[in-house]
Amino acid sequence: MAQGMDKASLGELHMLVEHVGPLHAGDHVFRVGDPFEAIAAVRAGTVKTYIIDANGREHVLGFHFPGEVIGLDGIDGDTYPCNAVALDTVMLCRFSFPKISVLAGKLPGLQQHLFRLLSRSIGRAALLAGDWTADERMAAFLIGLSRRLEARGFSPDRFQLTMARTDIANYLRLAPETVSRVLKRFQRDGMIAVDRRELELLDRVQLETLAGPVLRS
Amino acid sequence: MAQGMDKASLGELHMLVEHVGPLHAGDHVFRVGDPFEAIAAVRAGTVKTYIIDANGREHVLGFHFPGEVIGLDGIDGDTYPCNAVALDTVMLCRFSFPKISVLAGKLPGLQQHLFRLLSRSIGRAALLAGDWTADERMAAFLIGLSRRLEARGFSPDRFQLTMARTDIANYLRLAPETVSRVLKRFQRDGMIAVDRRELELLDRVQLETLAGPVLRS
DNA sequence: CGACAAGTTGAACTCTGTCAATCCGGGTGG
DNA sequence: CCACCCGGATTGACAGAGTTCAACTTGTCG
Repeated sequence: MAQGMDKASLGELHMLVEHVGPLHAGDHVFRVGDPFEAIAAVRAGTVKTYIIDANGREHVLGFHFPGEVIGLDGIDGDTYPCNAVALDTVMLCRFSFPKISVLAGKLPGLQQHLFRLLSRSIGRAALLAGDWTADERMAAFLIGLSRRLEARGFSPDRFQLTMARTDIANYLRLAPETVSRVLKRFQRDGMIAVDRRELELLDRVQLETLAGPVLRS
Repeated sequence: MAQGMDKASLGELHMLVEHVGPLHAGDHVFRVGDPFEAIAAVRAGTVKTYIIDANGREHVLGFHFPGEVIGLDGIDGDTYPCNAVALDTVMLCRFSFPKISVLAGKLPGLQQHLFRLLSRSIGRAALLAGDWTADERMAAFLIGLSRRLEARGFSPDRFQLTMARTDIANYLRLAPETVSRVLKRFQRDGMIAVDRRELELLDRVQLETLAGPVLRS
């Protein structure tokens, strides 16, 4: 959140930051319909955002790692349009939106930053939008995770799948069975090693080739 | 673009608006890699946004009608991330982004408006994101067009499909053949009357029922 | 009138979802 | 400490929606 901001901005930001946590697996950060007051940056752990449609089916919207911001889609409206739940032990920072919005008027740097943050989110849906095959989706998902974790200082080649298989399936719009089969095939072909939630990327080149069209779209 | 803004804001806006057009079918508004300088509001006609992926395949991102804004996804970066092409005769207004951004710092109303505009775009991908059937996608597409056109003062029941079948197919992530078959079936079932690019919605209720889960997601 | 692009139609195939059975690991209680 | 259970995960068989490929039709424009 703070990268690219000058010291003065950071000083002012301090006053409107509220540290929250720890939350535990299953705890909600916010729910659909809660009054929108703040956006939040994940400091530790994984947050899943999702909605329940009219038929009672869950739709996973995304997974959010340390350094990433949740709640942006609430800006257009006075309540949150989705639920956010902790998948493991989560720490976060809440930024009061009314306050940060006023401050943005005074600090062009912050305004710019918020604009960019919002704009970036618009392009995010590529993975879900295309008519990609199950293999392409899964490869893109893994590479995406890897890159985001690496950008946050974690190992890009070895990490935990903090979310359940059913969550991955739901997010990628695949059946859980398909997720199983694809992961198994990826392992058979030497591209990954997976054991329960533990994942290792063995052939990043081939994965990126598969994921290529999805990520560069 | 202007709704909800006071008179003073409008006066200041005037100075940074540039009227562009007419563009003709096939003319580009901007292309991938063009320096990002401005967002634009469509005043007349239809604009298609799309990208070409690494394999040279086109992906249609959206269709934009009078009153709608294009170029928002360029804010994060110094070049446009997609192409925008006129599908028929198009008129538009360009808003210099650096200028509007500075102005937004002085006018909280405008800033708020931009935030909302951006935020709203984030949720737009629903039609493409879900694993909907071809029928649901097409129904949602038609109802979506109808509603947007109605909001802009056009007839909601009778309108032109200004885009080619292949564009619709590409946008909905279906094969062109599937688009043909679905439209034909919709017509056989009395839900629409379609002749070339001319479309009439005959049974809005049934279409909305079909589209329901997609639109309410 | 003829040629080309866009659209439509038909038939075969393929990927993925569905359903059902089975496996596995972690937690529980005896 | 070990047998038992339960939910998530895996595996297999099958069916169906949609793609693909190819042929054909229609409309448009020179």
